Amino acid sequence: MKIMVIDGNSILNRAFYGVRLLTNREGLYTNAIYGFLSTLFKLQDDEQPDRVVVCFDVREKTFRHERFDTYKATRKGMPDELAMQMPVLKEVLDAMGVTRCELPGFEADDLLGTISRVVCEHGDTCVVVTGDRDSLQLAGNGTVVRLVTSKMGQTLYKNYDADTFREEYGFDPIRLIDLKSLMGDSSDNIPGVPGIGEKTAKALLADFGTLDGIYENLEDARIKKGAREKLRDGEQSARDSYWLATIDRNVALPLDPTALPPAFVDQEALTALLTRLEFKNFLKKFALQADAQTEQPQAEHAAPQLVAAEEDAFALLTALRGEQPVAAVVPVGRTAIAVLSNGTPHALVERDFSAEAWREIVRRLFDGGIPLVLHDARELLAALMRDGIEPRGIAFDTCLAAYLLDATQGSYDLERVSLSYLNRQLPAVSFEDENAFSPLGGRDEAVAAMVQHVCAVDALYGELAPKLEENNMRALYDTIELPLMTVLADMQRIGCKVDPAQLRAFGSTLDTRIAELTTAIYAHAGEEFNINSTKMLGAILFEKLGLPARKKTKTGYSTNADVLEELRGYHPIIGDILEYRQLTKLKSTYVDGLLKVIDPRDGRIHSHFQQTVTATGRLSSTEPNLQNIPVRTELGRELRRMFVAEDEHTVLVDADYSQIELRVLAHIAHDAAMIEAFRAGKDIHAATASQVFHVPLKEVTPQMRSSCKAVNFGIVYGISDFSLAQDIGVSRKEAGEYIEKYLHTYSGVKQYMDGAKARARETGYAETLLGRRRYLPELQSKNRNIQSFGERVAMNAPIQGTAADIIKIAMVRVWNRLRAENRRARLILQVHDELIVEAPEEEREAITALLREEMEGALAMDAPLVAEAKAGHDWYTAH
DNA sequence: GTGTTCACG
DNA sequence: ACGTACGTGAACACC
Repeated sequence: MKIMVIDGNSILNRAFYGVRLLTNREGLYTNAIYGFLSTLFKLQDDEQPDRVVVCFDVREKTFRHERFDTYKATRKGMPDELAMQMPVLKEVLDAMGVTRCELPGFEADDLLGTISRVVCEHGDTCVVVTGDRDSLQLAGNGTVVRLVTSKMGQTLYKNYDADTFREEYGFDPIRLIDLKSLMGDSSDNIPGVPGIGEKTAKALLADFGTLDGIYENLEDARIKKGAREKLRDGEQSARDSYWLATIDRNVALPLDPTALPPAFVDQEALTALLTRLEFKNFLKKFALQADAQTEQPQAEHAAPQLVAAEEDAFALLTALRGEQPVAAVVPVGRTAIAVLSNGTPHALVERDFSAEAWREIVRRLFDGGIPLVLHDARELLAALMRDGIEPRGIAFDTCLAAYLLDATQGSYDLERVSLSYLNRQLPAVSFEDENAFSPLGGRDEAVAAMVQHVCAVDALYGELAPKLEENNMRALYDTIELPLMTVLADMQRIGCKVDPAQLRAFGSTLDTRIAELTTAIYAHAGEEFNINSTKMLGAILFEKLGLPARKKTKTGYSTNADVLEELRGYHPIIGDILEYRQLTKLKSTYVDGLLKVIDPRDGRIHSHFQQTVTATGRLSSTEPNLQNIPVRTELGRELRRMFVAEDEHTVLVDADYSQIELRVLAHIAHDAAMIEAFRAGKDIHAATASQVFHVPLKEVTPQMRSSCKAVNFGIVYGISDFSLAQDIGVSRKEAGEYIEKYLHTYSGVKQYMDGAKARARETGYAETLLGRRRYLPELQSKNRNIQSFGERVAMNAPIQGTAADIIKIAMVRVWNRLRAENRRARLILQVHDELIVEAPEEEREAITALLREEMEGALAMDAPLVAEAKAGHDWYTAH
């Protein structure tokens, strides 16, 4: 029998500091529990123990405190964020059937010590798990201590028995007590012998073996005079420390460690807990293990009907027509379809039908007569459009709804969303592969899984739609997000043309220069090395060349552009490295990256515009990201010449909002002075300077304007004097004065900032003008950095988010109007405050005006929206 | 898989 | 005394 005994406090504590803060939707911190369970599972895997016991300290005085009230007196209590996780962890352990052991008056390591002794004496083996080196004194006589440590963020495990301990420390495990009684332990407030540190203590023990041995030989010549006096003066302290550092291995245990019951998992309680904690992967882990015993409860629907005859399929589609929303699962490849009709799931498999019939089925499903409820339909819509089917009748998308309800979740696949809202574990099956539905591929299983998915979509609709209403988000959903999904699908389908020849030519010139720089850098360094490796670069610059290292990262020297820029004067290699960095970035990310994703079918790039990623409501763009194409440097900007209109009869029309975020700020802050500046059509940064410095507009110097521009940006992000100082290169004090002056001038902004924080603290979220929310559990944190972060977000989210709402409205308006006017022009790109339309030359003027009108008219604001539009044959020219 | 860097708004 | 702007995605090195 193998028993594993875990120091619960030690491992939980380690987990708390090792895992970034996580919260569930109710605001409960969960990171330490998460880390603890991860560790526990790994340990179970590694050690395969027959029984597991977790020991905890009890929050009251121990026998050590009774005798010495100084013991652990300098210990701070657990932070609240950790303390609140303790009772929940205990619940989880109970549900897992893991034995817990705690005893008033004793610490966890006394329990570890006693359990391990009893277990070993009984002839079983015992593994003690802890993060506390002091417990290594328990190693030996059949007890192995598994020490958990963190090094540079990663967790390391090492097993100690008496031999491995001796190898590393050079003395017996039990002598750790003697060592501590000499050198003390500041974290437990164990005094030791004043004046004796680690070095002397180890030397003494090497000579005399034990504390007693030392005191018996106090006059020995090997003890230096100074040490002898300190030992003499500190004897009582040493004896007391010895007592304190000794783990009690004779505690009257509340349980019999030789007769532990096997773990009994309370499936129901554990599922409920892990669901509440939102630990999806642990749920999966248990679902897998539990599979044999408890079958996943099937949704209470009738048995799935497999529809395989044409006339049945069409009859079904006809029956679905009407007002009643119909949940459907349609994989992008359309290898099969599942729909829910009056609570009965129906599945249709492509291979059961002729190609024409299948196409007709799909066409009818999306002809608008059936109000469809789908999950994450955007890619499907794009695929349908590509195949010439205009998808209509999309009534609800449960993925979008889940995103609006909480935008900070990161991912919203059906499995996750079902787990959090329905407490339902879905089979994770890919329906994309047509073989999944072949009789050989286990057709029944694939159909059954698909049916579970469609039932989940239906149930989610029932859950999420009312929640949207409750949150007053229905308008945001119906008028912005849902229609936008079709717009995004259309943009993705159309894509953007790039000129591959020009791109390759640009790549070659970059390559030539990169080769030159590489040679020069090697020459400067006196050796060849991987310039892309920050580690090697750091070694060359700061060790070999001896340049002054200013900043460090977690893993070594920082070599980022800011740091290098400051080193420019020191060595010619720096300039070359900076240029090398810039050029290799352009080459690998943009030239090579873009060439890789040109669709051979149409020579265009079809970026995916993600609608459920950002916490603020913005879109994001992937594969490739077209929202970060260079513009700030002239060389990088050249890349925009490669983004071209379809042919010589076509142009790109590029329209961007002028200062949208500051206008939003002026509006929601009701700041009269800032609104007035915008109404008057002034250069806002110059106007700010004029007002802040009390000088006429004409006397504003470029320097004043530039500082105010930085302040304007900073304000939007939730400013601090430190960061502003760093940004514009003035002292922190000066930066602070700028901010103060600014907020004095724009008192509405000041009020807004304070109000935004207060409201967010009250409601738990920040909100945009259109009612989009961002929850802010950070505000509950006791950690000042995290809380400050929450406050900055509370100020920034409404601004950035409202700007995102506005351009989304504009996109829907532009898209609808292009259709209404039967334009050939097509919306193809969005870059946060910029829209790009590809238009036939003859529509150039009309589209330029259309874009401006629809963008400026998206929302009426006190500081009116202004958009500027320009056309050209490529992005460089149009922008 | 994580960390660093750097591209954008 | 500490660490500091907000929001993203991709490439690369390194474990």
